[in-house]
Amino acid sequence: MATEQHHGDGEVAELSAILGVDAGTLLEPAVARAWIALLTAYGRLTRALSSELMDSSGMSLADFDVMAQLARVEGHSLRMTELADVALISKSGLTRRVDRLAINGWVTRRRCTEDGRVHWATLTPLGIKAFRNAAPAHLRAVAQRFGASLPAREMEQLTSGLRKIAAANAERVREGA
Amino acid sequence: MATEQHHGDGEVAELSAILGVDAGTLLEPAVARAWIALLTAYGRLTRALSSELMDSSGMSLADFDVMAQLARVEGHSLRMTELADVALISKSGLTRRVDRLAINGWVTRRRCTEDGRVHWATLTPLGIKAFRNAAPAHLRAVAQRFGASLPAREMEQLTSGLRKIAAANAERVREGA
DNA sequence: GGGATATAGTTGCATCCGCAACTATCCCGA
DNA sequence: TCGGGATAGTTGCGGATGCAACTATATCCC
Repeated sequence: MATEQHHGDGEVAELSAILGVDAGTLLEPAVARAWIALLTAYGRLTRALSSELMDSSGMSLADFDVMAQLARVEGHSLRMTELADVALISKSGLTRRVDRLAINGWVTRRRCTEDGRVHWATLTPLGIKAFRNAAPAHLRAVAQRFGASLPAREMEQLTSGLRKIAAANAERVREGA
Repeated sequence: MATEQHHGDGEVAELSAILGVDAGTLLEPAVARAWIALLTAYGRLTRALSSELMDSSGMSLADFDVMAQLARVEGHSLRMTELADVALISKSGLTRRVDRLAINGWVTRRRCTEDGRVHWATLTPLGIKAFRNAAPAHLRAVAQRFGASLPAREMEQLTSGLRKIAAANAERVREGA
């Protein structure tokens, strides 16, 4: 479903022939185009931004994400589960990511004294320095590759649309009509 | 940068304190919100769709993508490089993906007689059957999770915006002003 | 108090990915 | 015809992911 702009009529017909029904009845063409555009835009952006960030700071996009989440909050600390949540990765993924960040000396993990199950991940001074060093170039890259592609009005529309989609897919699967 | 809607002013201030400059000068807040919305929407959609597809058809999202690309074209065949291109994955990734699809009997790989460097990946009758079996549920899931989230007008705007972003990031890095 | 249950986090395992290096093939010019 | 260079594809390798199972801790209820 990641096709770009080459959507000839013959191809749609070909697809419908395989499916045994008109492809449009299963997924409206306009929705299909939007879905392909989402996959394409996301893929190109993350690929470019990730390699630029790695080159300039030796940090993966996921590393940056996690550190940015910690940088945002007071005390620069979050519980593991909460951090996994906001960074959009699995708990196991976060465990290992924090392992690596800890090896770099960018983050520490310490057990909560009040609830022994909980562990707090905290940005270290060294981590803050690394983040401060990496952030400007990365944020500017986002501004250039993503922000500069659209005028303000369209950017707002994009945000609005994407938020509705995210909201409709929050949490668990819901029974559709 | 994947934060959801909880963007308290205190958090922005906290971030600016770390960066040593107002975060807004590096990345406009409106752009930051859009970027976060994109990451969130993409993450939730692909996670949900991928697990649904795996459950219903034992096929990964990437498998489906590749097979859909082959299904779309006449002869149900594409050259490896071209297929990697439209499926948005690396050449090495495609090599191994086609390996797996071939093990399932869904795709064959055959050397081009005219140019020995070229290999054609072709959907087999069994692969067509598997795709026909998997597609309706998946396309309906896309329609429901993605399509049903937005009215037609906004879907068009979304497509337009995403395409501009994709176009601005086509191919190689370009020198920004 | 003590065991059933729930929650937080980690680990085993299988999988998947991309980059860089490598092989195979083709093409072009001398 | 031969050698250099371009192109297509594969493989070695290191790294990252998620799910399910597991450990550790807390809580609830009798």
